[in-house]
Amino acid sequence: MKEKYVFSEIEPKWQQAWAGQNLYKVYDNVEKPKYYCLEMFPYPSGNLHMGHVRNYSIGDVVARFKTMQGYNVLHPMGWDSFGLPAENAAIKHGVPPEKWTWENIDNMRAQLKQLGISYDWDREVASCHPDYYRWTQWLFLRFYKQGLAYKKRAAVNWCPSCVTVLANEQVIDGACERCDTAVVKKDLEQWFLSITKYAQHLLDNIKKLDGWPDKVKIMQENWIGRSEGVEIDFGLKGFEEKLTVYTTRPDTIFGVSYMVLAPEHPLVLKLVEGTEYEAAAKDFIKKMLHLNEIARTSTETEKEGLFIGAYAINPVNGTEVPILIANYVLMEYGTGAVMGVPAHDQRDFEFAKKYNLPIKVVIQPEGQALDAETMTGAYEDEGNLVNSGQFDGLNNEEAIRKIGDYMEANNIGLKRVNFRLRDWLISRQRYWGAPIPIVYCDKCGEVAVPDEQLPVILPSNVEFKPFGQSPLAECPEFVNTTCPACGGPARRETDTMDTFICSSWYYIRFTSPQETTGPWSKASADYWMAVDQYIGGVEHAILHLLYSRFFTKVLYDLGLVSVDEPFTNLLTQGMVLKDGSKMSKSKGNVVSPEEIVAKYGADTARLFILFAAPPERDLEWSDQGVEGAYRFLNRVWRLVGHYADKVAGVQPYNGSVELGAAEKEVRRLTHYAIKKVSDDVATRFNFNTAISTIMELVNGLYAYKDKVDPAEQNLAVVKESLEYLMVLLAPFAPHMAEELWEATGHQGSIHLQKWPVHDPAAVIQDEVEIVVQLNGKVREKLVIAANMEPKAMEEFALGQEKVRALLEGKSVVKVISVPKKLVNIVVK
RNA sequence: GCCGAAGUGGCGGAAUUGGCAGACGCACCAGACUCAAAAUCUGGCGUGGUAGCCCCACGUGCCGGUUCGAGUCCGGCCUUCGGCACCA
Repeated sequence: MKEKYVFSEIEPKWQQAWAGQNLYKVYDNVEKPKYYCLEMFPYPSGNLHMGHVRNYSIGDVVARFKTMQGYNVLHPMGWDSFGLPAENAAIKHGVPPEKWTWENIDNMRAQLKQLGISYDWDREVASCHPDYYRWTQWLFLRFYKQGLAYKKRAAVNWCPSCVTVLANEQVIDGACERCDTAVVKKDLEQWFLSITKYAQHLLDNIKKLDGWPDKVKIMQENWIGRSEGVEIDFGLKGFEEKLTVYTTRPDTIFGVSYMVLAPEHPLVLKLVEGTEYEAAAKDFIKKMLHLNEIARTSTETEKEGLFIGAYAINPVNGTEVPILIANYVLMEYGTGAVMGVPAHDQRDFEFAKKYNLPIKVVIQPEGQALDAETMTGAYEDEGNLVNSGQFDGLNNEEAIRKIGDYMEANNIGLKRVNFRLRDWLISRQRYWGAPIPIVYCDKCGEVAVPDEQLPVILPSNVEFKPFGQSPLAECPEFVNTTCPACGGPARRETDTMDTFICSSWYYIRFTSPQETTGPWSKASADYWMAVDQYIGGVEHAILHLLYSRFFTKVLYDLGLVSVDEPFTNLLTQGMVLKDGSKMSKSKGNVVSPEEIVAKYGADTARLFILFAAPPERDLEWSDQGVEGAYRFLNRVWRLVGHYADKVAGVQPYNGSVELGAAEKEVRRLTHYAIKKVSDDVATRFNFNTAISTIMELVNGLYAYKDKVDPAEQNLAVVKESLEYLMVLLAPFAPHMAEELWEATGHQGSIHLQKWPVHDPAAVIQDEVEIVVQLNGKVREKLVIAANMEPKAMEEFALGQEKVRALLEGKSVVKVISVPKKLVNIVVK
């Protein structure tokens, strides 16, 4: 074995060997328990960044560990390869998106291979490949046929910089999540998926996601945003129509002193038509429509309203109240109209004060008298109803139910559940995505492309410049087609699908990526799904993870899969930071994985990144920390090198000989490490403490090597320890472990070794150190037999000379004795 | 504003069930090896007092509580980060 650790020879050697042996190829095998370990597949930007290295290093430890534990492990990788950057690069550099994307994929694949991750590369998929998006289109058509994909005209989010619409989930603080440009509203006809039909189901099932972080579950719950309330019909003075509002507080119905409509509300123009208010109202609406989302709806924005000269009639008492339009009412939520109850809603209160609208108290808190004249804010808490006719005196919680019942019975209102979640806008006016497989025929209207005509191929001879419509619209060869129904001339839909559609089902495709008769083989999907461990960034908490859950539920209802949740366990890893902030080109704090791998090797890069912090937490990059990881691996190399020849013919210790203290300590460290690493990896994902335990083992072995006379050293014990050391290290530093395994005369890959089980007897200590406390303060340390009873410990401690001296002149109140830990003497 | 997470040495972090706070690593200091340096090995390393390896006090964001005993549990704050943000 070489004296020096030359990672640059070892790593390529084993990467080639593993590929040559198909070491990581996996088959459906019902004989073995399956384990599906998946990391979120990347967008092929061209280069791996440290976040990827972290993500895939974590996944690789899990996959290798589970393999060694005897599971049949599916660990695939692919490319989320549709999307805007490819198109932007095409525009900027004149390279076709397809070429750009495939070159990036080639580059990143090579980088991933350099990291030595245990992927079954035969399962690689790319969502931009026709063999893949054919099935994306096929799945879209299943949704379409179920009435879950539909086209409608709506005020949608438009990013002027990306020149396309965006889903609600892609708008962050009123700006485009990709480019940060302020989003504007546009009235367009767009394709949607009916995720709201699954809102309740998606919400209910969150309870079943025991293996998910609470943080993510809460974020999804909030995003779905369920609320229970009543839709109430108000009359309109001088009009036949009803004005419907949605409220969660029907108990305050007698306190309504005005109504507010969203400026876009369809009734507004009707109410003002031909009145003196018409011009002002139209001006106001125009102004609102020109404001962007943030300016319009931020809590910081001052509430602004306008009386439109009309009156609504309260159905419970016939009171007439003025109708206004205001910026703070959203057309997209509820009915686009709200009742104003200033005494019991803070927003209404502020609005009423500003516009001098009456305030009417209808809920009185226990033992307190609210006065509309002197209130400085709304009272939103519990109380009893007043000024509410027949409902006076009821507790308001009870009144919410009773008034709701009353309204339903009298046909003036309907109890209703509302969700904050909106339907998923999936069409994009851009080129590099999966075409929506629909054609428009003058005779037959909207027609689905038949399955056998899929895929609808994305043409390559297209001018990519975005101009507000899909570039596909400018490609007559694409647009002009024949109607599948009547054979007459027809036009293709030119919008493409949101890339989140592609990533909503890739994890099922991985179970049978070469399947040609369907999106997957049902048998394979049944065998592998659900994903046992999913790993990725928390930034996908809502978008990708909610969409994937939605997809899985629909596919389950269609009988295409047998699980209704895709990911059993979820690990959300933290960001990789440098100098306290996220690595970015603009900050100039980027550390390139390629450079680190070139300088220290993949094993060092992986080890550092796993050691520096637990996976959920953000990780501060440290060049010196990398040096430390490298130093450790060299230390392991030299240790094994030192003993390699000495233990060559020796049988590992098998328990037949009684050992001395030093040898017992080596065995204790060894078996403790097995126990600790197994536990840390299997149940806690605390790779940092797992690695530190391996370091302690190595330190212990060095102590033995250097402090025990070489002639006295028990090589059987050393051999046992070294073998386990290599095995424990295998998931973290796979190349080095494999090289050492071979160099110490083993046949077969270390990665196919059985994960060891610790010997409990070796871990038990005969003697332990305990502390003696006086009123909780440590006063003495004693070494005692580990199995000493509490009573004996107490007597032993009290018998110590030093303890007796400390007790001089004090009286013992009580003694607490905890085996193997401490004796606490309480004195006065 | 609401929801959530986190605050521990010079730094990253550990302490899994309430039981010696600071494992492991980095940085730093000292020593060994060396002509010297690098590498390596050994030892030290929370703060303050005192000081010959003894001992004492203080110490896990702040204030209070429960307990023989609190980084850990409870109540109230502060700060940072993440999510949502006029959702009626």
